[in-house]
Amino acid sequence: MTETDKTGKTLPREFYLRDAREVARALLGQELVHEGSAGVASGIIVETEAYLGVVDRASHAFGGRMSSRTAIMYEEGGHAYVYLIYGMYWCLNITAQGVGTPECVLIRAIQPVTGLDLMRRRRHAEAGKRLANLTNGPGKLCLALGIDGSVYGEDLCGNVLFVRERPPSDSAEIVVSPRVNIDYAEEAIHHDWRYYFKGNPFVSR
DNA sequence: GACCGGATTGGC
DNA sequence: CCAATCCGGTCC
Repeated sequence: MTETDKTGKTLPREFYLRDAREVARALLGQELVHEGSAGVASGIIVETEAYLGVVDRASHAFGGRMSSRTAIMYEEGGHAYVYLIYGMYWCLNITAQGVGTPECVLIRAIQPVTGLDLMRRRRHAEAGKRLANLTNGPGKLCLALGIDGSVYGEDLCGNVLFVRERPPSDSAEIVVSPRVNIDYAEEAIHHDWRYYFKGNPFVSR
């Protein structure tokens, strides 16, 4: 490893201070890590979606909506925006852009790396079950990583929840497509703001 | 204060 | 295909 090689380092603040679409793309292939009280669990990010704040009808911050839930999106990028969906699953977003620009990236799927047993226990998954089923969805990966409302607002530049830089893959091809399950979002339905690795078995659905 | 519906998942 | 399950958003 050379002095200029940042591989293995935690992604710095400036990584997140730009357009959520760029962040969503650049997060693919990086390692999401959660060091909880029960232990460490991590995985390679293989699927993301960008939410473009006030102008994006699919975003919780559309039209400048401000609440205790969306507040963290208005802070500096690189923080965890975690929310409960359907009353039972948590979703993890990483905020982007600077103060006052409420963009974020939904982490939709990861490929398990560290803490396989811990993740299986949290998901109540049998060892023989298909590994890909462990973390191939936003609700599933939060359960596996032990991410819930208590992580809301966590600084990704800290040592509890962060993203570790990995060497770029020369073979991974990125596919863009419309985002999943936003039928209510009218004109925003058709934006290709979902990103994933082509053919990767850990991508959702 | 009431009501509606969801950035999901797993079971039938 | 559809229920689970609770909270934010909206409107009264």
